[in-house]
Amino acid sequence: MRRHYPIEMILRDAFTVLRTRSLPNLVQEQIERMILDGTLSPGEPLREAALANTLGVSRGPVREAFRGLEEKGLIRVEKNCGVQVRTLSHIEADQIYEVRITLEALIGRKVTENMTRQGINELTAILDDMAIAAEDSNVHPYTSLNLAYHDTLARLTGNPQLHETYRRLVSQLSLFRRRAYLHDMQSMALSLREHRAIFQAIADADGARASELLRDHAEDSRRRLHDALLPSDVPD
Amino acid sequence: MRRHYPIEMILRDAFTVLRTRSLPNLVQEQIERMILDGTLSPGEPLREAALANTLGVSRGPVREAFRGLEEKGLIRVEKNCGVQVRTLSHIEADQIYEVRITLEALIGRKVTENMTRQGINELTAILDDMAIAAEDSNVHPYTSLNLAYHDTLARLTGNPQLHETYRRLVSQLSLFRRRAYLHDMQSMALSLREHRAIFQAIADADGARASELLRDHAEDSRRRLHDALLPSDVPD
DNA sequence: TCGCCGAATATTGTCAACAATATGCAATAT
DNA sequence: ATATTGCATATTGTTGACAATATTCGGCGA
Repeated sequence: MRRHYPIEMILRDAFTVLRTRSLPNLVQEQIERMILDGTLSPGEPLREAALANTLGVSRGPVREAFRGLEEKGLIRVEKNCGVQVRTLSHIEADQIYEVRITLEALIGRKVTENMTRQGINELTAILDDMAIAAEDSNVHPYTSLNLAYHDTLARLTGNPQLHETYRRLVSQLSLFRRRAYLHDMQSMALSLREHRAIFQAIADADGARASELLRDHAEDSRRRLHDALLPSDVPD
Repeated sequence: MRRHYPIEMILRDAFTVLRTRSLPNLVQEQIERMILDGTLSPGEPLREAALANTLGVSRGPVREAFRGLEEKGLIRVEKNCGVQVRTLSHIEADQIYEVRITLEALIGRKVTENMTRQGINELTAILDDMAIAAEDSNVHPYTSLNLAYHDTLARLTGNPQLHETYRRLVSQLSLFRRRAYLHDMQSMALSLREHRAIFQAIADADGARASELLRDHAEDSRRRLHDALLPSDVPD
């Protein structure tokens, strides 16, 4: 993907990395990635020394990273007993959805108010990729693009606080062991249609409709959470 | 305020403290308190060594506390340049208000659905204290009670995620140097009436009205933020 | 055989020393 | 006189060692 960049830009990047990225920061991001992509499963214990060895750093930075992740709600720290990847009960997941649904409605309104040409292009690109993934029934890429689409919407509201609040909730939701909701081509096609409808409402500057569609979309997700859970009442 | 408690309860408390509170935790809470009550002002630099000395601990726990506070959005950490209490621009404060207003509406609806006898009592007690503070024109106690009232509403929704999300935003808002909004007896009296109206709607199980009143109440705050800011355009 | 106690081990909590980087100040050169 | 360079100091970044606590496992007694 990366094309040739002028040397100054590369240097500026390297400079920025050295300037802002400290060991605790990198460690935190790395652990967060491993949690969100499932390398580390909810409930799994995290040992300071082991992680420090794996990442080639001392325990200090790892401990600092833990504090950040705890505040982010991604891990659970119990004094003298170690830390685990946080497990999310279906009740907690449902409670998060309740907040998320409200935020989606706000996002729909604000992103429409704030939409730019650049934003339209970004969303179009994501939708195109989603179409390809849906066509090929590639579940994992589709799921990633789905997350990217909604995250992009939150960002394009132009309200970083809203974006951050939204991200926080979504990242915690990923702790809930997700039975593959979108597993067949039909559900992906349906999902794609919904995302296109949302895009259309935004492009038409119809904030009320975008808001409504996004809220409904999130409510569907919440309903799928219930449906996937209630029948199979055996956890694990 | 504290009354006599049975010895078992005290012991259990002490046990709980030792069990769950680690040094980094206590340090973080202490610094957070100092930030929220204004002992540490926005923009003020925080020196690891100095804080460690003051609190009688080593720099390690202080650094860990910093990570947590950074994730909470209360401080700003710049590599090799130290950490400051975060400053909130009026733009950021406004953006936070936008999210908060939406959450207040949700809180109004949920707290009404979820209200209990115990909750009614808690709110009544706070309102009574507010009335006394307003009567005496005691600004500081009134402000605290105001915060407590809204925080209690968020808690009584029975949705900890909603409560936590709300708290996060409110605590960041306290970073915005607050020109004393409620300075005279009239505005306190008005505020008290609004809080009583919200309570009444909840007690009447009128969720829609509680939601509307809370949203309006937050929108008023946001408007006061603008009004207090635009005339005096000179920052500091 | 089952349950309890205690030592050994592993893991986390805390600290102080060392390294790297930034800041402030003084001296020098233009 | 001003700007720049180099040094001294202060502050943060990282590490490894030591202390405290939990967990595990083997032995002992009922």
